[in-house]
Amino acid sequence: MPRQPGLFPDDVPDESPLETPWVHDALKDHSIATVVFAEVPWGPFDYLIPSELQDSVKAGRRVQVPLGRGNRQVSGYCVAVKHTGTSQQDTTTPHKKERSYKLKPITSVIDGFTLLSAEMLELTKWMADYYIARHGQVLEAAVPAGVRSAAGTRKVRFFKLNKSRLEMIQSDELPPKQQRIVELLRGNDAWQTADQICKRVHCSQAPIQALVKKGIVQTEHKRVQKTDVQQEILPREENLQLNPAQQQALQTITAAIKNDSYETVLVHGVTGSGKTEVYIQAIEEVISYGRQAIVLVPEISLTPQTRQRFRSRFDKVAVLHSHLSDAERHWHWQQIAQGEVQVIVGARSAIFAPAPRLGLIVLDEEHETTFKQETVPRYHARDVAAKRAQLQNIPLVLGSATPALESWHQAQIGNYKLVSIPDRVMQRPLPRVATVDLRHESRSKGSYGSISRQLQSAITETLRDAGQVILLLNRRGYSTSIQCPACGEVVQCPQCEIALTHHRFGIGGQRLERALCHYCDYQIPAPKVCPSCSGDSIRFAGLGTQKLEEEVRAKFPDVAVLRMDSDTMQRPNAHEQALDRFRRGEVQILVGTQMIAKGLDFPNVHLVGVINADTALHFPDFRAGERTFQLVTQVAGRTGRGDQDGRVLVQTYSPEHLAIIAASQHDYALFAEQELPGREEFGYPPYCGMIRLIIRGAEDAASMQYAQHLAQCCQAAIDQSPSSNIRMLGPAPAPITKVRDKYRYHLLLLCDNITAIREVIARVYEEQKPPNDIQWVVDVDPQNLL
DNA sequence: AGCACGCCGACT
DNA sequence: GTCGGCGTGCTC
Repeated sequence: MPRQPGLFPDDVPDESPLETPWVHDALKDHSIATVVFAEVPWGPFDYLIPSELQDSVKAGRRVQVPLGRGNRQVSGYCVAVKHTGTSQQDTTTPHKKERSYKLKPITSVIDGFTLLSAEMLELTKWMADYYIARHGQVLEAAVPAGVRSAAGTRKVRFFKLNKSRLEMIQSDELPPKQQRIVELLRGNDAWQTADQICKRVHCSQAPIQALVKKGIVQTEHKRVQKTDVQQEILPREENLQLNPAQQQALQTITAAIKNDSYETVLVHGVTGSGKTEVYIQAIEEVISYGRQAIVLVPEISLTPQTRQRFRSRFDKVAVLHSHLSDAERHWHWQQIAQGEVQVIVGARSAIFAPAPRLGLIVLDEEHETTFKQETVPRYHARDVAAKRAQLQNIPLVLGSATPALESWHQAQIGNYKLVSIPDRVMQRPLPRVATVDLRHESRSKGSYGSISRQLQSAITETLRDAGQVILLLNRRGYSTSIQCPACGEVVQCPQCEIALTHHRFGIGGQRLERALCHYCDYQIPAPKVCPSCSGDSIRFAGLGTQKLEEEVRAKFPDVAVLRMDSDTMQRPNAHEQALDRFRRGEVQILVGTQMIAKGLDFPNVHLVGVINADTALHFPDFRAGERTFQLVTQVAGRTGRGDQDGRVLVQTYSPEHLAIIAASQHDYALFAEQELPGREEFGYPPYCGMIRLIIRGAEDAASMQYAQHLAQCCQAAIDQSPSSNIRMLGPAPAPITKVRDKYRYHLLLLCDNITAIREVIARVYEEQKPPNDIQWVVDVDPQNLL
């Protein structure tokens, strides 16, 4: 759609001389701004608002302020403005009537528009408290860098006639060029650029400058878009007919929308049950009231298909995916803030979209762990979404075929409303799932490699019927470990102390064998002899997707095979191209890691093979079973999406494990019923809140000592806490003991009263500054204990 | 993070 | 007596 160059308001004064500050009579006819920073003196600090900035300083904008003895200029976020005339604030803090220091004045305002609404300020403040982070850190995560730097725009000077000044002057006495400029501007009251004026009058910038100097022409700086962002338009597609279960789900959501109050609806719909269509029709309802919707999806689902699906159903959609440039991100953000966008589709951070009249939040595949941010602030988009929905009195829709047990539990105790879509669209059956017991398989004769005879014949049959096959192996690389049988040495990463994975690169003749670390960027040529004892019988054991691909090619030589993992999907469009080839049927067998397990919808996939369902089953993480259940259920859902039935073969060493049994019966309720009592018994989430402290340091002994010290501090704080049923586990070495040359220790705190733990940790966090080469971070509601 | 203050030792 | 080491603490 053709768009005019965006004009962003910008009232930044060019210079604001720092006139003898902090000698103002504090609090006399000046308003006060509370400012927080994104780096170390975090604030909040109070500043005076000089009268000339009275109108432009607003909560939610950034300001430039003097800080410290040297008054170095620092930018910070203004989070509140107190007007001293109407001092409601003083009634809440009656004792603080006099300060021991004088306030400094704000130097200038950075933003010409408000970055964060009052609601977003409240939301980010809540996050800071809940996740034990600084408000400034949260704000920095909530406002994209491209918005902060105003990427894709530049400042342009605009000119306009100053009529009152002109009247005081004999305009016919002006030099000819200047006269003509005055003529031009007299006929057009809009702001004009120097370029426009010069072209029309055939002059240089000099006469304009002369007029500015005389005060006849006024100037103003505005930000303009450097280049237009082109949005492709797609043909509109019509609504699909909903089946009764989908209708029921839609009605529950629309009822919540009409209620005008916060409510969370958990849509439990099996794979292929048409949840997205339900969301889309609910969003249409919201849009019909002139409001906006945010749709959060895992990054992996933000494929071109998802983008197209939403773009073909709504007029104004902003799809925030990871390949956007800063400038594009900024442009979308402005469009959203101006209410020009109806639907925002994006990953985790799209929860901060500045939609002015938000009416609905949808979080699809709500069980996905990618909704948890793994850097400070370590927020979970699901919980932030719930808080935002609550603050704005709007419904939140969570959707999944395999809800997180946390969400399921919330539904069970009545905090969320549960709707189920138990069947697939068009009455398609769920695929038949059979398990292959690898314990018997490996001993039976005639089988070799990682593909069992059952799976091999299933593949052969599927290919004969012109169907396509997906093979899941959640491990990339060639071999997963490199070991010397003579001395037992396993080749490890020197920085991370985990086994290096053997990778083979290159096509055809040129073969490159490397050993790489999956946690950091360490890599070496694959060793030919043992680095420890120089033995020459070094073994590459364990199976990765590269080796699997090779095996598949060897067993099915005439079949097109494609591997999708993060090694082959490096190039920007690789993902899209690979899926296109598979869709067009150029590829019969798709081999890959979990990136092929989710969201793909290809009707011709008749068979899914899980090469080893146990890869994550025995991780030292209380959610290992849940993860395995989710992965197997999700990948099983990739088949049977067309006219023909699908089938799934799950190879496992643990066919009797609950996660495998429940997944092969498509029985979420069974899994939840069996898994939850164990969680309750051991006092794990969802029955307890959990906070994890991660201690990292370059020196093992010092890190361990500091971890112990922190544990003592926590224990002391627990002892003083009124709610003292807080349990502490550790300190212990983290399951991944070393990453990037840093040793890792962790400490778990559990309590049925999450607020109690938070208060304890918040106190320790305030008081315990780590020594120089040790860091520690707080992870509230950790999703990953490795 | 900066930057000053401050409390000890070596110097014109 | 002063110059300067960097340990400690504060920044509205």
